[in-house]
Amino acid sequence: MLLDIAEVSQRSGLAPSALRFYERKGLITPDGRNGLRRAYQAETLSRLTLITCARDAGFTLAEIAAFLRAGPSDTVLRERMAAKEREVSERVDQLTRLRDSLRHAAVCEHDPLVECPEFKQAIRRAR
Amino acid sequence: MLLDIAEVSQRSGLAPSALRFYERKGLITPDGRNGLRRAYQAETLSRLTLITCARDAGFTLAEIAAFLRAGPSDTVLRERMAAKEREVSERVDQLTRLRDSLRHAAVCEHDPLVECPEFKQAIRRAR
DNA sequence: CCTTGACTTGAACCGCGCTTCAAGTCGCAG
DNA sequence: CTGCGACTTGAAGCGCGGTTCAAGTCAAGG
Repeated sequence: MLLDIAEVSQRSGLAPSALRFYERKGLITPDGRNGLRRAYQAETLSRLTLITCARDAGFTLAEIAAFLRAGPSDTVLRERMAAKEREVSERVDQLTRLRDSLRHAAVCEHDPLVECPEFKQAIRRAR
Repeated sequence: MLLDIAEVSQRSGLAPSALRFYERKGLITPDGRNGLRRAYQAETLSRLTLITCARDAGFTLAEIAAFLRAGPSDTVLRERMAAKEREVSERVDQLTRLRDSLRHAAVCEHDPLVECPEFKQAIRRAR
């Protein structure tokens, strides 16, 4: 039971052009063809979920492709995951501090906001 | 006491080309010129700190320019800050979930990792 | 005066992640 | 057989955030 590109597009929320683009980048492969038309395995959908998730996480498509190509027992893969985990952690901390600055900014009374000492300090912390 | 572009570049960590680029985008303005050379107020440095911080936070340069142009008592500004705060919060949550997935991935024993049920589930949660 | 070297400009180029377009090829309905 | 419409391709284009380049200008020092 293979899916055509329109169906994969609809279910994954990715444009057909994006799917072809991902194929060029080595992220996905159609299982076969009906004439010229790509036919995808259902499994491709979960692969795409993984891809969009990783992409949203700030992985580049090239990084994701490398992950997906990585063989089993790949210690390099694990190491890269761990490295990315550290990166993401740092980003979370940074964004959390920034969120706090914004939260304060939205309610503070200083006028120009840029002069608010709390805001200024928050910005410095958020760096 | 005005600073020239090399000094601002060095202290801000931004390339001169980036400073000129920001000028074209309306983010900064030199206070004057020495001949052709830009002369910046010291204040520009804190403005740049604010800019890089906001940029790191995921604001586009266009958004930042709009913020900086916003007048005092600007309720629109506050509203945009609040909106961005919500955006950033969401992103923090999402990245936090992702970080947890990666954290697990780095230590889990499944081989291909993609088959790990915990990982799969974490991905679904992270969406 | 002439060189040196840091600046100036506008325009071109880059990588990323796609989208859009023109031109061509299918399968199916009538 | 003849459309029609949904797919195919490669190439070009786009928005973002810059960098790089060639050509020009200027101030200071020898």
